[in-house]
Amino acid sequence: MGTPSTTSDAILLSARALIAAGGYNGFSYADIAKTVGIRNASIHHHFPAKADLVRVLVARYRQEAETGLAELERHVDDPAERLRAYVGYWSACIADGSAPICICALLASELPALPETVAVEVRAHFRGLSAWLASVLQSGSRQGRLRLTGSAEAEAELFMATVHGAMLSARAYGDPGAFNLVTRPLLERLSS
Amino acid sequence: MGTPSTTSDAILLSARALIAAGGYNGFSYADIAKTVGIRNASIHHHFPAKADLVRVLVARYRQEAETGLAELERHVDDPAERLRAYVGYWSACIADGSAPICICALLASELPALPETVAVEVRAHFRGLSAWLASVLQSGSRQGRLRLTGSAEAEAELFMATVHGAMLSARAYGDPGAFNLVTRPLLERLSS
DNA sequence: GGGCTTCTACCTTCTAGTAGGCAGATCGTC
DNA sequence: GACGATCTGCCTACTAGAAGGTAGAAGCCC
Repeated sequence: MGTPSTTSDAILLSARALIAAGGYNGFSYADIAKTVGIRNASIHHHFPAKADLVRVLVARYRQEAETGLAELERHVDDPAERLRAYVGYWSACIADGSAPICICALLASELPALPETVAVEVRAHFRGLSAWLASVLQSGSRQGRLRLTGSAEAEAELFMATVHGAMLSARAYGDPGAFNLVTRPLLERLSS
Repeated sequence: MGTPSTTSDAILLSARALIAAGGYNGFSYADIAKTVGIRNASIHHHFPAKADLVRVLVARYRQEAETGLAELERHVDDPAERLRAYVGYWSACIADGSAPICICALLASELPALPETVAVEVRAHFRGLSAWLASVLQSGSRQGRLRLTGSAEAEAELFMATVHGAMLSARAYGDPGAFNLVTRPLLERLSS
């Protein structure tokens, strides 16, 4: 996520930061125009409507997440370590403020108010993340490196929900440490 | 939460439902006016600004929560049962759609975009709920009815975050059962 | 020239919020 | 008990500004 190479990228990057701050209805085309340094109308050339912009944004976000998790699987073997790496990634993002919350978790909270095309993408993220976590937990259990108490799928839902809740707590308390306070015992229970 | 007795109550009730659907920026005075059956300007008579309306709304929400938890303590003795009752309350609210999500959890997600007066109330809710959970966990641990792995405070944060995350998942999946899928093992781990 | 990209200029609708008035309830006061 | 005065709740009518979005021209690169 370095310097955007195209105007379209710059728009998406700006919108992502704005959504992370205040959700779908928390930003306007004017806000983006200001930060990107273009005119309001120019955004419509790249994204006809706001729903299009956010849909593409979330789709790209999902793709990045997928790529990141695949990358993580290539570099880390131990399933327990994979979970730690995933949580550690978010811990770092929250601590340095680069991504203070998962935008899909945020958008999920206001799901009934979202355009359907965006809602579809948000739901897909939840399903995708849950499936990845389940596969990691499953293989960890098979290898005897992770101790599950329920099915891998149920444990995955529990894990994902806890991480999302930890993001909310960190934001509510204004303290990145709150995220770790919640996720550390979550990881320890599975490992020990 | 029956029929509102005053217009002011009706406004607050309508606003609560609208916030639960789309957050702080997800509703307008016009939306409230439509459902309550009054004119836009009349709302300003009761609440000068939007921030005032939502601040009062959240303050009342917190008070109701406090009252509800106190009531729960009077009727239920066993700490484990208290936790089950708390989770069960939300499970029912989500299932029947009367309160599909905790509005403070929702507002926390868009905290940076909230008026400071509202943000203060939201933070207070997190602190209050966490403190209550910690006290229940503490007494449950003392009585040997709950098995804690960390401090009561840390377990309380974990518990609260998981419940909030479960609300997000239920909303994302459009399935109230997702809330139970996450919270059941959460309760079981503490009880067994 | 053709195709992008961005611009200016504009539109419509919605936003929170204001000003002032009007009907009815509640006053103390004579 | 009649009187005005004040208060309350809601109204109509309005404002300025912001919202998302459109039309069409200008600049620019191949």
